[in-house]
Amino acid sequence: MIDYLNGLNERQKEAVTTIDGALMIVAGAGSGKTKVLTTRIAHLMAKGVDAFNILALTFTNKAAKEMKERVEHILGNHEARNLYIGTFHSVFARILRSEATKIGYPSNFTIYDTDDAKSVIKTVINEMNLDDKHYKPSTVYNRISSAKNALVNAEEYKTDWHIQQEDMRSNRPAIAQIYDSYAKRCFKNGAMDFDDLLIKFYELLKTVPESLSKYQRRFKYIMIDEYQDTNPAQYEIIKLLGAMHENVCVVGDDAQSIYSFRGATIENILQFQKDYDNVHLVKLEQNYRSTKNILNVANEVIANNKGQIEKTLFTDNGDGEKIRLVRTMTDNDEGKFVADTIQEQKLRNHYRNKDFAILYRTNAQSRAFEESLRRMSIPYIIYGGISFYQRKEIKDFIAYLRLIVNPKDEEALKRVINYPARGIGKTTIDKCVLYANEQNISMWEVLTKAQQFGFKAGTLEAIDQFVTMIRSFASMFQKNNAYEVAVHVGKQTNLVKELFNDKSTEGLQRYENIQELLNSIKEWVDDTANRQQIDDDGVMIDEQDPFAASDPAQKELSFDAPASPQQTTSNAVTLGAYLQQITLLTDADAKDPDADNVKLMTIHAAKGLEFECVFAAGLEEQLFPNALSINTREELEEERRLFYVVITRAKKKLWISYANTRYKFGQIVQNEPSRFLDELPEDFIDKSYAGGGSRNQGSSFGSGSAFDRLKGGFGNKSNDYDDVAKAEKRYGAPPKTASSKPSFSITPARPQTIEHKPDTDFVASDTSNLQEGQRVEHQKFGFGEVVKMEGSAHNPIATVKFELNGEKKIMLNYAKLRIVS
DNA sequence: CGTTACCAGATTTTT
DNA sequence: TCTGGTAACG
Repeated sequence: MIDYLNGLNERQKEAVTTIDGALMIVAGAGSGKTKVLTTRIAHLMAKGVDAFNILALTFTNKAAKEMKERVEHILGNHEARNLYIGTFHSVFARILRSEATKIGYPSNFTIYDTDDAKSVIKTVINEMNLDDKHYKPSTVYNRISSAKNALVNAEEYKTDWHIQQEDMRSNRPAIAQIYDSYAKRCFKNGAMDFDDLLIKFYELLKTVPESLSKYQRRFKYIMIDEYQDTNPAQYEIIKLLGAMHENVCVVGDDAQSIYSFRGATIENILQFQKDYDNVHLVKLEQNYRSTKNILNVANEVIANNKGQIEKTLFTDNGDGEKIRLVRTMTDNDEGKFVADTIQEQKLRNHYRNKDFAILYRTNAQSRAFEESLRRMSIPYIIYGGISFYQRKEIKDFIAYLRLIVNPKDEEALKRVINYPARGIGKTTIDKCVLYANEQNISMWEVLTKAQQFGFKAGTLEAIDQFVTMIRSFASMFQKNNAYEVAVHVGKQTNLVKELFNDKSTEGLQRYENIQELLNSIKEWVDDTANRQQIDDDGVMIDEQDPFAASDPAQKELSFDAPASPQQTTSNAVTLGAYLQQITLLTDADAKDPDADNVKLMTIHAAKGLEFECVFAAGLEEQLFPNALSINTREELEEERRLFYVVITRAKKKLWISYANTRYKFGQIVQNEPSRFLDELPEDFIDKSYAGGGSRNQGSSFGSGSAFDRLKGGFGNKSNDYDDVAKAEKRYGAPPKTASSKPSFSITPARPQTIEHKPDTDFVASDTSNLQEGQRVEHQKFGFGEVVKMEGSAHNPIATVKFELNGEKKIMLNYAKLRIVS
């Protein structure tokens, strides 16, 4: 074992070796927080605490994984794998999987991501005959989400005078009702949204004493990272869990609290000291990350906030360079400046791509940087935006798997029932939902009993085929693993083939994505199989085997396929576990942080990370501080903390940039420089690129001199065709912009229909036996020849080559054709 | 029922 | 600029 206490400073040592009782570690930016946390866990284990008794809650899955590895490294054995480490959401989801039936949920409950949740809300709103323009699903979702994070249930929401006043004021009195219906609908679907993972777990602890004492006894030591970003629900859960042993250690920095929009509250830090006896407080104030200049600027900026926990960050690092303030004409110039500067720094100081991060307030700002980096052939990767599992094709495919696991999952069902098109359209789906509501059964059940509901024969047949297909997937799942089933699903549904046949760039991409999904499922299956072996050796922990206990809810879950319930459940459970895991995965978890590329992300996403060189971009009024967050002192202070967070991400060099104008919805808007720029202490700032002052005045980058100066040495070097081609291969072609289009537009002349006048006695023929080669007349398009027949028997499509109007696809069920010969 | 073409509305941050 | 929802048409 490594002598882990070596190399810790006195404060850090104190934090690590204080193991009993409540401990609060106030850890300034770059003060070695992660090191302290991991060492503390290792210390606990070295002192004989069983890994099974340690719970550590982190902010990201990535952080959890990293901590596990570091503990393993310190101890030099594999005990760390038994630790309970993860995000609040993933740890609770895992526990809930085994306990869900105790609060009435199926063990294989689905986790709804934000899209699913909004879609359910929208359904509910429409069913209540409310206007979804006024009750916008995303607004309502946010409102419900905040309520949940404050542990306010639908009942309390309805009766809380203050909340009702707010809703009245915004003229949305029905939100309480929507909340109620939404919660009921999720329950009926056997689904939990992100917030439910917290509040349902809380409910479990509150209402099921055995579960409470089970987990209280288990988690003898609890540690919470990023404590400043916890919300009341999380706070209460920890309070319950820690009540028996009171060995709760929280680590946080009030200056980095940036998630209040998600219900986080710094109050939790103050409350902590009230709720626990003799809270031991340790402050980590020595910064090991940044230069003196960077730290001085950060300290000065954050000092503008009032009411913080007293602390002074200091460092033994050198002064470093001054922070550079950069002003450009447009957002594109800002992009160009950053790309140029990266190129220059790489050449001059031998930096690698991965030493750079471009950080911004909103995801939309990434565009300009992408373009400029691509043009310079600098490899980059964007964090955030839509994650892999949010892509449409992936979600559609996964919906099949979701449906196999949990047939009550209405969102999944609606996604796949007519994808790919199989003749079950909107009208039919609406009817199904209606019947389901009337009879208070699931939509899936309506489908299985479709004969009872009087659908048209054709529709009935389509439904029947669909039901049979899904059932066959489910029964196949008893003998085969998730990967085999997934491949089978892809084949049976024709999804893979369809994408394969789509030869457009996007189609190709989608096809590759599906392949990647299948690979990841395979990887996961293999991985799980391995773990199973370990588990069989007796290391298995009970949460991973929820079906050891008998389970009454299981029956309604399973399909009426026969045989081996053991197999079914355990397979379904593992697939359920996989599905849960991927909905909780963020973009960042999937990407390799060590890859040699420039990182682009929002400041929120950069929390906890550090880089040699940082570009803090878009320091403009309206944008940063954001226009939506300047209405109260609290909001503004949070924006300032965000600014503090960006600054403190940098180890060696920091650029702060802003543009005079930038594109918004394709329109140019002008912004003033950010008010935060006025708070930068002159002494540590190099303003030579900012035109002399921080406010709009003098010359600036992009308008002339500074840009030219900079360009002189190293400008267009790598811009030759090959590199661009290479880059495009790697990153895809650059998005089309106004500038890349020819200035004259070649709008293809819209193929105009040449009028054809049919005879007054034009009679449509029976086209059910139409053959290729036959000559036909169309009312509008005139005479032509059938060149191709396709489509299904239900929906035959003829391609007709018209003499006057070229090839048209004619749907025989609707269009009228006269057979000439 | 399915496809397409057009128009409106959206951008704060995320598990 | 991009996306999703809808209307109109085949």
